[in-house]
Amino acid sequence: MQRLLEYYSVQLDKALYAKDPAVSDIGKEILHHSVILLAEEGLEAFTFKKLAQAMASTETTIYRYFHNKHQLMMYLCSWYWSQQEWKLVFATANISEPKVQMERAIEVLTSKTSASKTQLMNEELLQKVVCAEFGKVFDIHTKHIEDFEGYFAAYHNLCERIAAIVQKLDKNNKHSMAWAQTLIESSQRQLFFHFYRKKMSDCAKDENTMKQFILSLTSSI
Amino acid sequence: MQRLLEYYSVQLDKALYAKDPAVSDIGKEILHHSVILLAEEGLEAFTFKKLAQAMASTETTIYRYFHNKHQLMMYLCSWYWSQQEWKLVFATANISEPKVQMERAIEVLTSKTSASKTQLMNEELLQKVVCAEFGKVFDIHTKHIEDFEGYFAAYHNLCERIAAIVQKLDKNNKHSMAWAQTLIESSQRQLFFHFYRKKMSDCAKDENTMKQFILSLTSSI
DNA sequence: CGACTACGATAGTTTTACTTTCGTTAACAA
DNA sequence: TTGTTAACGAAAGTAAAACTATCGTAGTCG
Repeated sequence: MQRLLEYYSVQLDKALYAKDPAVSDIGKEILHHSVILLAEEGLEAFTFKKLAQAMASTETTIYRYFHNKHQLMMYLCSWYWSQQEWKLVFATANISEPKVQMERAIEVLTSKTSASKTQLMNEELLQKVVCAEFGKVFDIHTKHIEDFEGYFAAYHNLCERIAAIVQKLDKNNKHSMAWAQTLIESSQRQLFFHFYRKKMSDCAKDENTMKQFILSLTSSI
Repeated sequence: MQRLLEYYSVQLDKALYAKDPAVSDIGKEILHHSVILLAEEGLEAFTFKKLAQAMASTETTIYRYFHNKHQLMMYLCSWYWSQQEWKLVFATANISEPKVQMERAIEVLTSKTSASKTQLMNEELLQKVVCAEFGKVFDIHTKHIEDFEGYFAAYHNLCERIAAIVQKLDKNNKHSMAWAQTLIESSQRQLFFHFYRKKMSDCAKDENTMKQFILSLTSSI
């Protein structure tokens, strides 16, 4: 599985970029340095100017790949969600028991990502960035989103995978999407506390504690 | 209870303002118009300049009450959480059965606020603003927060009330705070979908559906 | 009467988030 | 070979945001 994960390719919606960053060297540089800068400074302090300096390029060049920093942020989030989806697919493949599938799914949601140097982004940092900033992208007022569907496609796909497992556990469940959203976002929130505000929660001590808590959420399904 | 709710007073932490807006006419004007403007434009497009124009005052004056718009936003959120806490306190008073207390609590969390003209803010709009923007205030990078405790006190208090009910339902529960956070934020998220993106969820149709879903979350406690 | 407070008016600063134009290089095509 | 196009960099410019600072005035309190 570890090898497989290295070779899968993430294909993201065209709404998420101006020019596909995944197919050029400079595009990859942008992604690489974005994650680092965002992890250091946060979305608000992050600017294309700083990013350009960090990668020894220019603002103009970055604008050719992303219309604005929100789009870039959303690209990174979508990358993360796509990756989570694939991890989930592999982790639940060939498992017949829905209960076990759910356990594996929750393990994916609550596990810290380890830095794999083979990928073009530091995925350990990416996870921290997403769980620190994803709350900000659910914004109805942000003008620059024209294609809302494409913008949230990756997140939506992951939701549907989890919802399908919920559905298997309880054929009559009427709110499997809401369940999926709750499991994902509750995991994200506890990861956030784990990374940045351990004191604010009572289950953010370690991965196993978080996993047990999210698992306990599902015991009524 | 309706009368009591009109007279309770919300006292917010000093970390949430530069000069207490609740005790002067202009301060109240700021709060009143902020909610309207924020509901219309969202936090990003919201500026002190626009606010000043809307209330026929000046930027300078507003800066005397709030150091920046994030502080103002947090003031409004805290106001909302305090109010939710009081609603919860009244709704669960004199009820001995923890199960019923939880039902009442969830009713508070998932109910749409109706506009009461007696208060100094349009609370119907305030609810929409909070559920659209609260995700953005959980930010570790925002510099201008010195007193994190005071900043989140109102939210934290509400969490503790709910956690206490969880604890009554299950004396051995080790993660009552995480449960409380999940119930509150999942309610908020579904309210968000209800107001702005009904299609994105399968339980955002109406208040009752949301209530039933959140209730189903708790059935394993 | 004096002091203090609250607010308004005006102006100025720095930074952000872009946009526009133009020049260079490299690749590839005819 | 020449011509065309694409990709990037350099430089400059713009509008607005997010403050900060100074000063004047009106009312209030003792």
